[in-house]
Amino acid sequence: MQKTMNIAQLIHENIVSTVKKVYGVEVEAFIVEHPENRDFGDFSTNVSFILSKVLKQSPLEIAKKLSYELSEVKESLVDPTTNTPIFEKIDFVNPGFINFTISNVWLKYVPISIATDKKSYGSSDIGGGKRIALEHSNVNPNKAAHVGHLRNACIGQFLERAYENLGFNVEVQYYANNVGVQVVTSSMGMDKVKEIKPESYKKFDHYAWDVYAEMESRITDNPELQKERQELLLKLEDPRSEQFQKQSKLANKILLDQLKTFQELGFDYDVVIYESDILMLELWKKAFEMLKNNPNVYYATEGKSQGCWLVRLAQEDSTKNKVAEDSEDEVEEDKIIVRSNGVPTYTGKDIAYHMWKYGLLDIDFGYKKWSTDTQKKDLWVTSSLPADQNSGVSFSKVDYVYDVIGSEQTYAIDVVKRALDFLGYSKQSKNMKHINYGFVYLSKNTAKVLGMDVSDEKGFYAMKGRKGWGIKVDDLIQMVDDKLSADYGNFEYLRTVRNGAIKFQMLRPNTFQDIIFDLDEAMDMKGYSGPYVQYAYVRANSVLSKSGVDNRVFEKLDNSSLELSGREMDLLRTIYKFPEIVEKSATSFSPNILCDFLFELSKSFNAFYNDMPILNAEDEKLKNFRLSLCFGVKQVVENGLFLLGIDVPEKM
RNA sequence: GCCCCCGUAGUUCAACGGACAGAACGCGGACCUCCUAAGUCUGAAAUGCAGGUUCAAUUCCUGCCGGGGGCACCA
Repeated sequence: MQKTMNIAQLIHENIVSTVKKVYGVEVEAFIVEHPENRDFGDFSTNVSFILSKVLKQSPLEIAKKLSYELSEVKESLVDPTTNTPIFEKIDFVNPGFINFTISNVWLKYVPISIATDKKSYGSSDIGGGKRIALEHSNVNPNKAAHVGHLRNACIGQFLERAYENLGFNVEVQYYANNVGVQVVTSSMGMDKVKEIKPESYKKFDHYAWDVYAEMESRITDNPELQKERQELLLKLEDPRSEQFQKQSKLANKILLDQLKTFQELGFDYDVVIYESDILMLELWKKAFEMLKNNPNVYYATEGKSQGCWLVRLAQEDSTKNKVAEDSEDEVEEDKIIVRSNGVPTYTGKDIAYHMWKYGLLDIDFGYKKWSTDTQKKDLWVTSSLPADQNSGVSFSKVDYVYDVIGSEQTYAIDVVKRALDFLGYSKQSKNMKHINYGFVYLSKNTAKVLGMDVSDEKGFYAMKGRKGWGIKVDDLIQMVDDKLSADYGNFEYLRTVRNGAIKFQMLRPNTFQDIIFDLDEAMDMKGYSGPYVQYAYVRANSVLSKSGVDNRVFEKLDNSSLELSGREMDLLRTIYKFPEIVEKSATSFSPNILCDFLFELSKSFNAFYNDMPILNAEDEKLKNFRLSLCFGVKQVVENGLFLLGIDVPEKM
């Protein structure tokens, strides 16, 4: 694997040393970035503005001096792998930026290094094989997955691949709460809602979707049903109860249907973790032994939370059990982790669960291999067997924990992290990342399609599982398929293009941002979309195969004497950024950065493709160079889309 | 009552404190005797309001207005 040149870092280091040499001061907090306008070069820095305060000189003066000094050493700044000088020009400009222009020689080498590295172009080994437990999807096993879960899964898969690409070992966990209130409700519905029949649904989870919504609406204003549900819920604390068995079975059936949906979109998981197994293994019991001896966990002998165990969250100086002045609500600042009846709360169990992930409880699940035909990787599922009685796999004792969970759970996760801190596991707390993504709302038109009431003239509408409001992933898949075959016919690579369209759309916006999902937009294959990027790949691929040229020649082209057009230079100036983009989008948990890059690259390629003859280039040398550009685009798009969980079609 | 997130073209989204605020869809014009028109070129169109910090503010701070989420012996 070739280590890709980090030019920004090289610039950074040289500025630090030059500043020290010229002014005798250490400079830290400055930025090296790509200017938006290419007239200002490929990299620029604001170091002069930072220094002007310290040195009491004008930024322009400093920029002039520094750019002069840097130009002096310019020749010595060469790429070690290609032995080519990196910079063409280092100059300064009003009001005091220093701009760096990359040399054409170095740029012309880019397609060669892509041809050499191929699939590993853009990868690195900074992860050093450290293990990450990545939890995503996590659909409650009582209904079909909707587009909100889809966003979760897409972000999760991006992180899986992006961190694998950085050299981490990522284990994908699908947590399924099969003993929660939702499944109880569904279970009741199966018995009571007889007019909804499973035979009239193509999938059982779709049937469950409607049953759940109907049962919820019956329970809402019915105290008797509420009481019944409460009683069933209590029975679940005993794993030998009939309700426990019945419900596990139901959840299992629904979960298999959910996995079918995710499989259709190419999602893979390593292990399914059942809440029932967390109960059976008594993770909580072990965790509680550690927690209750901690000074920041206490038993309330009086007050509102009498008889409960709490984690201390309130600041020293604030009063406990604070009562809001203009409200009737009492707000407890500390968090209850054990109820007065001795049953742990969700937050309590979550603390235990995360301690298990880090291997802090000295206990592990048993694991069974599950229906491996739903995906590429082996799929395991927890079993209540003790760990020493099984096949030897383990998903505990990881180095990092990444949870893809909606932003509404930020508070609960912060409590878990605080608890880890209190127990002295501050490293584990720090290594636990909550990837909190925004809500998926439905646009007005889409809400209308579902028959939701849109008379209030709002711009967007929340999905509600309890009311049966939402776009099911299976339905979205069907609609996009229908649209594609109507417009382009029933072609062989339809599935790849459809998955590209759906996933790209989910990953395009900022992760933390709420998004408004619109069906018409989801079915739009033009512009900033997955198919646009895939199309660029297909075009490049098509030219390459028509050329009949063996790809291996691209590894040793001599491009040094070629005169290149603006289109070609633009393309080179985009494509070399791929490795830094990959790293940035991974470390900042931002798939949108990669989406944006791939779109820019595809646009640049399309412009080049339109203006420049490739197979009919003026001479053989130019033709081979242009083909190597096609190969570079093809490879980078393939590598980039892969990280987004998207495959490339050979034809479109 | 307290805490967190978000207000950018008609719409959906960009912009590590930087150099003329970028796209896409939609709307208005051009392009298929040439490697795939799911394409290319091109026009109009935006930072909620009021202050402050800074050489520089969509970005940071304060207040207001608007939207969402949270602060459960729910999960």
